[in-house]
Amino acid sequence: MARAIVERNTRQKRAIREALQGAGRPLSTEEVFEAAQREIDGLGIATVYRSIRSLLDDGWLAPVEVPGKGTLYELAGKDHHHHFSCTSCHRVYELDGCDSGVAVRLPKGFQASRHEVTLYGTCANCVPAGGSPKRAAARK
Amino acid sequence: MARAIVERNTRQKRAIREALQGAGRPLSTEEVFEAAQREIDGLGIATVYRSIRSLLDDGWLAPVEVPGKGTLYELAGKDHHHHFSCTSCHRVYELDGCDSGVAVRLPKGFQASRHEVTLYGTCANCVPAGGSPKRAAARK
DNA sequence: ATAGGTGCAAACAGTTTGCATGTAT
DNA sequence: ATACATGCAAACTGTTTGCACCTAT
Repeated sequence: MARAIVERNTRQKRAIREALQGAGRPLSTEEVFEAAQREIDGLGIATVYRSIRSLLDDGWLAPVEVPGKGTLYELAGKDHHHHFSCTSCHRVYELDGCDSGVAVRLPKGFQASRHEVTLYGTCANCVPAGGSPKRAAARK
Repeated sequence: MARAIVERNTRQKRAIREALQGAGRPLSTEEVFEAAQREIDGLGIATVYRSIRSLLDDGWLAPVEVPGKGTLYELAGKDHHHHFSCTSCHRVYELDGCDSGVAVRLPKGFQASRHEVTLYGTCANCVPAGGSPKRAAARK
């Protein structure tokens, strides 16, 4: 009888999981790499790609497709929610709640099964108290 | 006095414009290339990338970011609308109308300036009269 | 005639894969 | 001890750029 394939608990995968958990917002592969690299010296980008993939397969991570930013990743199992993409600091935040209505007329014969909503604007860090955006670290 | 830079009306750019106009839905660079190539023999992909970029600069084209499909392009100047991505044939359609409400609570200090809504499901071609999707040409 | 446009190939950037080595189990 | 995981480099894919030639003006 074949032994079950066991996923190993390695330093690098642990660091990658912690980066995602600690962020509180969806991260790009690049951001995960940078965060995990601070913990693990010599970490390779390929390991990040592979780990993210396996975490997705495990159902521990969920992909978030944000228009214009490629695929980001957040912890799986959250309630239905959408995202906010700050056009100033380029961070993506989670928003909770959603008027599950999304009143868009569908042409006859079309059936929608899910929807994706992304808001764009400036986040609280970038637009302090009514002023114009403070020149926030324009990360990359 | 410097002479104004004039954009030339070449066969290839004309074919590219016609592909976009005739489609009636947003196209990917690849789709534009395929369509235009049917008209212009020997058309190079670089020309498509360059032409799309110049049409964007001219304000003749607008980019459409559809999560999971990269950037598509549609004619500019349309009314506010959103998109439908068919998970069966992978085509993207325009939907008209939008409940400009989009009732998502924003955290304090966040300011939204625009939003993007994408619906996913099966289009009329792929789900005929209440049945299960007819195995539509699963284009790539 | 001239300057912008085109095709081709090389250059790039992001992601994946093969392989020898490392390391949880 | 064994088999999965890692790091590195090569391979790929999608997009951009340099350059000699072409062509709308």
